[in-house]
Amino acid sequence: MSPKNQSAIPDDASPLVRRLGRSILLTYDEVKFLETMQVNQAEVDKGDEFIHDGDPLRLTFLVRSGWVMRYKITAAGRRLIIGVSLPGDFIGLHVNFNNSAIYSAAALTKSSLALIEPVRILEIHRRFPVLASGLEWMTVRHANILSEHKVSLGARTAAQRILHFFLELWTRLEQVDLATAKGFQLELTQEQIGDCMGLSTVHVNRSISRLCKENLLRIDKGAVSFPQLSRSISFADFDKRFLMEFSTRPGLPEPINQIASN
Amino acid sequence: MSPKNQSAIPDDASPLVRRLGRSILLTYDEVKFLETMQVNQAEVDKGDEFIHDGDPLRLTFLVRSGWVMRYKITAAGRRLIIGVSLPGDFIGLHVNFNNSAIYSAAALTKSSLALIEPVRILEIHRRFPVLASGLEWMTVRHANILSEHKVSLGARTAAQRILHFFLELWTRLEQVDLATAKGFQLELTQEQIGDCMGLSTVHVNRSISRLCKENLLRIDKGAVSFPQLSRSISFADFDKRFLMEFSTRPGLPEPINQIASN
DNA sequence: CGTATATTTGATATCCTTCAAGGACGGTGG
DNA sequence: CCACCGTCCTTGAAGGATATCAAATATACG
Repeated sequence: MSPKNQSAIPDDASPLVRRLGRSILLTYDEVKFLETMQVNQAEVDKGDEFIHDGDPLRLTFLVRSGWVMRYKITAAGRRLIIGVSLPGDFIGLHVNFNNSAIYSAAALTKSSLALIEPVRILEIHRRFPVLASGLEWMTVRHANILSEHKVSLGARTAAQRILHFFLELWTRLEQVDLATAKGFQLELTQEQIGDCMGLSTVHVNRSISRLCKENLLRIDKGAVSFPQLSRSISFADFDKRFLMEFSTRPGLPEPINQIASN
Repeated sequence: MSPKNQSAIPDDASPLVRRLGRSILLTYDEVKFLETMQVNQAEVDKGDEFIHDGDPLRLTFLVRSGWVMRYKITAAGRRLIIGVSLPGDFIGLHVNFNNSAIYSAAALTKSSLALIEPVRILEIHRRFPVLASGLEWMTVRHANILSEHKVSLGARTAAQRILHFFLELWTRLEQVDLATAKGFQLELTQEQIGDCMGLSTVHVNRSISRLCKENLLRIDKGAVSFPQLSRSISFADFDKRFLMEFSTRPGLPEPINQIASN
C-alpha cells in the first residue's frame, strides 16, 4: 500500500470517515467508497420512528447528523432506551444476519440518515478488509457501551449513572468533532435520560439538580459541561477505555491489519 | 462448494462447532479448522480468574466446558457480572483491536478453555469468510444479550429479571445441546445471580422463593425447570428472538450470504 | 464430622417511584 | 405583540421495591 494512496481526512468528511479515520489510516479508495456508500439519504424529523420492533429490516442506517435512539417497549409498557446513536454510528449493521428488527429506532432530533443496502456491507467485506475490520470494531464498541450501561444500571447510583452517561456522550461526540473541550449540547429530555438509565423522570431531575449543586455538572440551555472534570470522572467512576479507538495500519507490526496486509 | 464437502456435525463435535453448525452448513475443512484451532487447552478451577481487568490481553479464549463469568468491579467495590460465558462462547474475540482487557473473567465451575492465538482469528477472516461471518454473528449476538440485560435491569422487576435470565440461559444451553427439554443445571449461586442482575443476594432469594411458590419456576438441587413454561415466558416478558441463530449458506453463491442480498 | 460456603428468614433503612400539581419556556396564531 | 397551548422542568408528599444488617439454618466438601 503506497503512502500516496493514503488519504488525509478532508474537512467535509462524513462523521463515519472522521471516526474511522481516527483509528485507521484510510486510503483514498476507502474514503471514496465510504462516502459513496452514503449517497442515498433520508431526512427524519424529531420523533419519527424509522425502525419498528418486529418489522423486517431491509437496510442498514448510518446517522449522518442528529441524535437517534434505539429502544424497546416491555410487555408492561415501559420504554427502555437501549442506546443513543450519534453521527457516525451505524444502526442495523447486522442486517445480513437478522431479517427482522428486535428494537425500534426513532429520531431524537431532526436527523439525516444514510440508507445503506445490505449488499454494500458485503461488498466492504469482500473488497475492503481493513474497513471490514473497522465495522467489526464498531460492533465490538457497541457491545462495550452496552456492557458499561449494564454496569451503570446494576451497580451505580442514579447520580453516578447520569454523570457517567454524560461523560460517555461527550467522549463519543468528541470523537466525531461534535463536542468542544468544555462539553456538548445535550439533545435529550430528562424523560429520555431516565428511559436510558432506568430511572424515573422525577428522579433524574433531582439527581441532576444535586449534581449541579455539587458542581459535578453544569447544564445551561442544554449545554452540558463539567466544571471540575476530574472530580466528575472520579465520582462517576468513568473509565474511558471502553470507548477507545483501536489503532491499526500505522507501521502495523501485528494487529488486525495483517488481514489487509496480505 | 460441492455438497460432498459439506459435513454433518459429528457427535463429538466441540460446542463451538455445534453452535455454528446450527446456523451454517459447515464444510469439512471448516469443521477441521475450528477443531484444530482448539487444540491448545487450559483447565481452570472454580473461582480461578484468568483475565484481569486492565492487563494486556494476548489470547482469545473459547469455553469448551464449564461456566465462566465476565465482570467488573466498580470504584465503590461492587461487582457486576457483565455476562456468563457458556460452552461454545468466545471471550476476547476482539483481541486484535483491544490490547488490554476492560473486564475480568473467572471460572464459575471447573472449566476447560481453548487458548486461541489472535493470528488464528485473522486466519479465519482470510481463509474462511463464512466462518468469519459466523464470528461476527457471535459478536452481534453478544451485544443482543447485553442489550436485553439492559432492558431487564432498567425496566423489569427483580422476579422478572431473574426468570428472564434463567430462560436465556436455558435457551443458550439448549443451543449447544447442554440442556434438556425440561430445563438445565444452574451453576450460579444466588449471590452471582444478584451480581448479574443488579440485585442483592437477599432479594434474589426472596424473588426466587416467590417465583417457585407461584409455580413460575422450579429449582431442585440446582436443576432449573419451568412447570408452566408459557406462563413463565409471558411473566418474564421473554422473547427469544434476541438469541436466534442466523441461517446461511442455503445454496450459497455468496458469503455471509445472500441472505439479505436480495 | 467439622468447617466453609450457600441459603433462608427477620427487621429496618433507603433509594427510587408514583401521583399530583405548579411553573417555565418556546412556538403558534390571532 | 400578546394570548394560548404544549412540552418540559421542577417540587412536594407518600408509598413501594429493594438494600443492608444480622443471624439462623442448610448444604457441600475434605
